[in-house]
Amino acid sequence: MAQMRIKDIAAEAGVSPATVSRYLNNRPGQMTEETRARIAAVIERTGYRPRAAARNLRSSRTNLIGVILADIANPFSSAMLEGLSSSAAARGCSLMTAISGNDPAKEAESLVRLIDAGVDGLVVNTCGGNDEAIAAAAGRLPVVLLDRDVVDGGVDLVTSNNRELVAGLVDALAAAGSERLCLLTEASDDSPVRRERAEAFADELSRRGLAGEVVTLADGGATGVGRLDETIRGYAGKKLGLIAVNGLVFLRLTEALAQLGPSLPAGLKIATFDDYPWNHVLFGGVTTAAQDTLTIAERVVERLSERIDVVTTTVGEAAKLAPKRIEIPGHIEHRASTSR
Amino acid sequence: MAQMRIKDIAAEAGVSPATVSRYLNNRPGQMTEETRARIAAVIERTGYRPRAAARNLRSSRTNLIGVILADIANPFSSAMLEGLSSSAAARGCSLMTAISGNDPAKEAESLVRLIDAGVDGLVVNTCGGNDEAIAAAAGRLPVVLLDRDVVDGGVDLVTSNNRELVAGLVDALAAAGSERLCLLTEASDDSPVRRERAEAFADELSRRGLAGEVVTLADGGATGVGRLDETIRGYAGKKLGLIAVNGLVFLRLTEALAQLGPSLPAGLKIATFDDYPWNHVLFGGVTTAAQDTLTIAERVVERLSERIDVVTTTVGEAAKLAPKRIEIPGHIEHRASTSR
DNA sequence: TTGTACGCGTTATCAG
DNA sequence: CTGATAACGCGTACAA
Repeated sequence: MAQMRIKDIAAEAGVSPATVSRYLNNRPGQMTEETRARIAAVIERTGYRPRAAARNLRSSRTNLIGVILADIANPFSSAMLEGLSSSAAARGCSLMTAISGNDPAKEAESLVRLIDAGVDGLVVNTCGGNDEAIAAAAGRLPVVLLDRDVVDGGVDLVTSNNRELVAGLVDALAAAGSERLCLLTEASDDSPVRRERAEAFADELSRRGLAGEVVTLADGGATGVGRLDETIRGYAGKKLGLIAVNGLVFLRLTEALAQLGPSLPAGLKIATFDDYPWNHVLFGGVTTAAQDTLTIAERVVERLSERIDVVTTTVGEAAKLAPKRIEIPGHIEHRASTSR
Repeated sequence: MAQMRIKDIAAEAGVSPATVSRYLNNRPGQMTEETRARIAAVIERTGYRPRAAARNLRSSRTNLIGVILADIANPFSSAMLEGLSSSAAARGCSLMTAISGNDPAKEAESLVRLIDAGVDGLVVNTCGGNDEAIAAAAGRLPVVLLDRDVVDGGVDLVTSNNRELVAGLVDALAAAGSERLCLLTEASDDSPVRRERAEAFADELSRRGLAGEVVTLADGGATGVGRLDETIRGYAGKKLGLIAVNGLVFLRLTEALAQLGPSLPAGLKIATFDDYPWNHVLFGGVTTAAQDTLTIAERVVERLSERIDVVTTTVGEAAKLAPKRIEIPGHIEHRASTSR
């Protein structure tokens, strides 16, 4: 027999297909231990596997979770993917992934492709520019936003406690003696995350009466490095503290500083977001605001599952879950770059 | 109407479901431009989307490609995923991904889960330990191995030209004046890739009559670093050249060297595999053997598509494609670490 | 060129 | 506790 069907198993076990189906889904209406054993034996012996397409058609449930990632080159995203993958697998779900590469058009295309493929729910780490489409999608199936919000609101979001993390980095720099603080950002990055961190930074400065500013690097390496260099020189001798708003900016900062010499200019302190593997190597260790990617991933899948269960269980439009914002606390890794 | 079916579209357009189906799959037997337009209009107006589960059931084709990745933390893997994602999307396919995290048990589990989910084919970047299972899978559906081979052979493999890349790095070090060469590897990494690079390294040495050896770092940071330190000291003053067999080893090397000082000890030259973003920053730039991840990804999907088409088209056991080994040339990025 | 009718493999309903 | 039967939505011979 080329491909076993549930009917064949039933025949071999001397029961009806319905019973085998009940066995496969361990449904209420306990069956005799004897029938159960007979069915189990036949399935074991034949290596039968139910056809997913048929189940999907009948149950309109696929156990597939769609994931759209903005930038997989960012270690935050890859860590997230690993976390999502294992959390989903633990629930018997598989991941359908799409990488937008920060291209809104690709993101939009992925959105429809994944939905068309029949995913039960969607995890979106948006690159922006598709807020309406995402909100619309959230109206049709469970959607949980990852790290980056959409303007509309109304969609679940799981993110880090960015404000506290900013405060933690400011603390570290202040404790290391920095008198003047800069938050380094990139012009091309206008994500809500960057904005939130920038706002929190400004708040922290005014709350403590510290001097400082947000420095936006122009795009394209050279200009950015020049701008940075200028900033550092401008503050020379003033006990400057620098915070890179994300790992990419930190890398550009490192490049710029490398031109000034292998170690940090006297009195310059540094801290950054995103715990990249090289953070504990460069400059003898860089103080870092690390996000708890594993917990974030777990909560994302958990929340999505809740929504999926509601959709599956509920008949009409009853019991709509209210949109929820979930903040997962990260922590500060104190390293040599902010030691006194 | 809650959910449109092909029958509803047909009714609205005043044609039969079969015609709409033909339209959706642009099948032979061209239809009148007029009917085509009428159907298109109705679909456009209603926003109808065919149900994937039903098509899958009928056609036993899902347009899904399963991807199993050993280590997503490795930038090689994330770059690969992005490449696979876009190559697949270009062919109208989606990716079902699983991350094994170098755990053979998880890899085995992913294998069955993805196959059960009905993927048309499988891309496997194996962590080892499942050679039989993978070979068995390759007998049941199209499988293309990514970067890492299985012992059995008999399965398609797409990889880099590791031997030439090793030769290129040896060239670079020799040209920089290194008289004695070490290839740094990790004990825990016993992948075919590492072995291939180690063999090529030995061959290159003997071919050129150069002195050198393969140094295996013990696992666990401290011991490894100690061993490394020892090696470097042992060769002190002998114009040593170091090749890190992959990005992780290079990072550990960097740590060890950081303890000796911020710049390279006099006469020490370095080169590494894997073009991580920090490679052009550390030590003023590290000469790197970079793999062409985009091309690799494209060829993987292309090859997999070939196999899928054969399976779909062919009736019996005819026209089995012979297993193929595809090597994609990478290139050497010459940087400051191997300058004279 | 178009329509009719059947079956893909599974699950839900209902009766026994 | 178990079995018969009817869908789920679509593709495709075959007939017209």
